[in-house]
Amino acid sequence: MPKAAVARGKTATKEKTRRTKKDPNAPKRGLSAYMFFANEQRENVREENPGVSFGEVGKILGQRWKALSEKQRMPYEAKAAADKKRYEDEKQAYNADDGEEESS
DNA sequence: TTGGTGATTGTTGAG
DNA sequence: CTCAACAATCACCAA
Repeated sequence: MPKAAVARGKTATKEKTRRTKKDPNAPKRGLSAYMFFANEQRENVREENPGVSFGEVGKILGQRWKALSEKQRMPYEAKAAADKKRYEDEKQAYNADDGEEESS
């Protein structure tokens, strides 16, 4: 069981935020439920928390995120899953060798 | 087959 | 531009 990193991981992001790139096509996986949720809440949260700098909003968003009921996250998770599918396409083309190399 | 790793994603806000 | 908490993810590759 991956705990070390998965345990909570380095949410602190202290090492490096932008992972490097090693793949030629670098298929960027899909987004995450949080991303979709944040997209909507960010407005609402910031609306109820006027003047709250990212620091607050960030935490508020996070605490709200879980505050929702699993079903409430449904749309977000759904989007996350949908976006993931999108990534499947990239990775698919990524390993696809067809010979379609654009010009060159 | 299984494990764990890394890479990524988006918000705001600012120097 | 990049970072920073906040959260999820989960496909990828190897032995």
